[in-house]
Amino acid sequence: MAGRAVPHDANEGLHDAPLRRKPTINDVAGIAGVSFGTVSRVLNDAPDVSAATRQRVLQVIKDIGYRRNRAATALVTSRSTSIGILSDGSPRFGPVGTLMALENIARKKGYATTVISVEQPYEESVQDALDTLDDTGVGGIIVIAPVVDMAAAVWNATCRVPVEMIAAGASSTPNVFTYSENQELGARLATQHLIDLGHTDIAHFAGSMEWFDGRVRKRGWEAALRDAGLTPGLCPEGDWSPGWAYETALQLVRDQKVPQAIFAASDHTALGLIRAFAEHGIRVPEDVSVVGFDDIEGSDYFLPPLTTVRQDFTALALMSMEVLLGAMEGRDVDRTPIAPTLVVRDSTRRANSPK
Amino acid sequence: MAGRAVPHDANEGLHDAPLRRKPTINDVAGIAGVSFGTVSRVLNDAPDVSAATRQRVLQVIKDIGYRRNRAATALVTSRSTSIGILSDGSPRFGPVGTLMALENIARKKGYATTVISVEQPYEESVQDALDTLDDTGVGGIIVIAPVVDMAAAVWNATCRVPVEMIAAGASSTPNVFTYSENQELGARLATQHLIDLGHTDIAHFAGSMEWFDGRVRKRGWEAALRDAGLTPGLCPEGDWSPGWAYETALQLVRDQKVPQAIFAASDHTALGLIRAFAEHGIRVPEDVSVVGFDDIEGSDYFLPPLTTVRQDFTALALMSMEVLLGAMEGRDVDRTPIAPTLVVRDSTRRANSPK
DNA sequence: CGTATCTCCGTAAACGTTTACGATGATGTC
DNA sequence: GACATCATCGTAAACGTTTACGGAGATACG
Repeated sequence: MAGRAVPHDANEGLHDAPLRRKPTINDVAGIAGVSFGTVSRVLNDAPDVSAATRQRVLQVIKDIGYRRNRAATALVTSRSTSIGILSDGSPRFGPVGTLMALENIARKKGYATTVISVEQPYEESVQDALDTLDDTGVGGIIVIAPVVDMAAAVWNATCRVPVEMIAAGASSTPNVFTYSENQELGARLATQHLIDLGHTDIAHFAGSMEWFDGRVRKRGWEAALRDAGLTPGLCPEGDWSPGWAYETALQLVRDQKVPQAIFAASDHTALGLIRAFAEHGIRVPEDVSVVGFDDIEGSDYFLPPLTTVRQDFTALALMSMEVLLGAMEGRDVDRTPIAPTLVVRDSTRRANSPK
Repeated sequence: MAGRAVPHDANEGLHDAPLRRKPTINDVAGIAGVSFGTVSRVLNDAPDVSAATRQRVLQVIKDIGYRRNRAATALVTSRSTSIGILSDGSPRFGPVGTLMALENIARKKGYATTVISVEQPYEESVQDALDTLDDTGVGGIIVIAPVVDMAAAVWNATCRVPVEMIAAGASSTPNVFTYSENQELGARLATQHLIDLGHTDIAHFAGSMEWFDGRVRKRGWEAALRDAGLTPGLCPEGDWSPGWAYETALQLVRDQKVPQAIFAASDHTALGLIRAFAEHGIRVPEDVSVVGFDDIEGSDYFLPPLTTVRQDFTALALMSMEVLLGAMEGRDVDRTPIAPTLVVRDSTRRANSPK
């Protein structure tokens, strides 16, 4: 515990104004020839300070490069300018996409973000992470909860500051707001597209049922089929991985049960199953139409370019930040979910239309 | 400035111990029947406190759910338990991978991370972000600088706390340490693999020259070729996108200049060029061998499964965290870069070996 | 000219810790 | 039995802010 001991000196040889010790409000006051109270007032845009004095103080602040000490401010005001993000550690497309978007939005709104990721078992780690986040003085927390176990842990947790959860298709509870993209709609869009193309035997390569995304996408597929008076086809449940899809598709061709059309729960899933088909001369889209979900980078250059559904993470992040800020400030905001869009490419085609 | 006004009460109806106001060190002291000084001592594992007292205090802390106020601690010690991460906003594979890994490692080491991302123009935004990070009380900063403009901004910036940059192939300066994966080695590995397969006409679909990664991968390719006595083949420079690679490859087949083998600067690049070839009946690997870079999820299920080079982001994160912590504590640490590995799959094969 | 009002500014206390120092009682030593 | 030593604990000051309050001039009004 030797304290901070930067080799030599962190400021050595820099070209800018030397700032060995961080200047304080008192330094500013001294130079400007006013009391620290006055400086505090100009810092907080408070009234009761003459224009001339304000100018002078501002100038000094700029000159000596003064910056407010956030710890001190946080200590006395117990309010903060940062928001916490809790995520699972998974590097999967959805979570990472929202994470990045969230950070971007927060920054644009003047909030810093501190992110913590948790891993199994969630029961302890989630509460712990929430507390840690609270400690750092965040004003609110957004948790990205793709898997239902994690969401459950959040529901059971306790937190002083407002918590908002991004979990597709989960519902809000008194203490945690929920927000999400309307992925069920996305799934319906995908399935409807297949139906519109004249397919009747439409299978679903589902994602993990431990994920909200897996659940609602499957639900959307079923609903669309039901609404169209069709009976759901095969629905193997996997883990999002191309490997699983590959093996499963292989089994299908062995069993001669390859469907007319497949709605894959993710682009990665689609990738795996397309390869399995390709290896056995089953062509996409000539022999089977497939649509994915996610629109990952490169999916437009798959063989064939993939029809898929795209989520708008930026909009999602924007909205959920709005919701959280609303909760933090006690106002109510609109909470209609974001709608994903279908992007049609070459992996789907009309049923029974010989080339 | 209405202060925090959570609707109703954030703690309402929760099952856990009610914690309307956060308990302080004084509350603990009161209940335990000691002075706050003693509590502080047990908090910091200081000596001069009897085992019995320590036990009692610990118990009270657990009972009332006391947690140290970080702002207060930071204020008085001016040392912190969080590290800042500065990243560009790009959602590309490399940056995101390191970001996630960094967060994981930091958490395991007991540090919170606050991340800020910047965008063009870097000159101002970088200094600004560095300052903001400093304000939040981070003990050190790791910047993920994939593009050289951003790195330049960091070099020109000023910061009180130690700054470390993750930038492939860039060198350290007095005020900013640099660390990275040895991507040049990765590129050599890829190229050497092609050479070992008997190819002599080896092209490189380069990444962006505005990225360190693009530069060093190209450099590695050239170096490997030179060392083998071969002359470098074509080297179009792109932007990492499948789209660019697709168009460029198309041009190559039109010009009848398709090389024997291609080292693509990224898997996404490989994806685009493979599609262009596929559309014109040029088979991979039969007609042309291609190796990628990144080992993105799904690259093992491309058509064909892609030979590529994998970076170890976890190791990278671990090492760079080690370096930063070292700088923060004034000790010196080993700084040999991480070595990527080649993973051979089906997109490469021996030259001139008719099927 | 006295007093009330207003503008501007200074001052003290508080936020929740850590750290240095001093106080107390018990224990040991001669 | 006196004194030094030690273990244990309490106390005060400090960290850099914000906030509430009070005071000094200046201006207005009767």
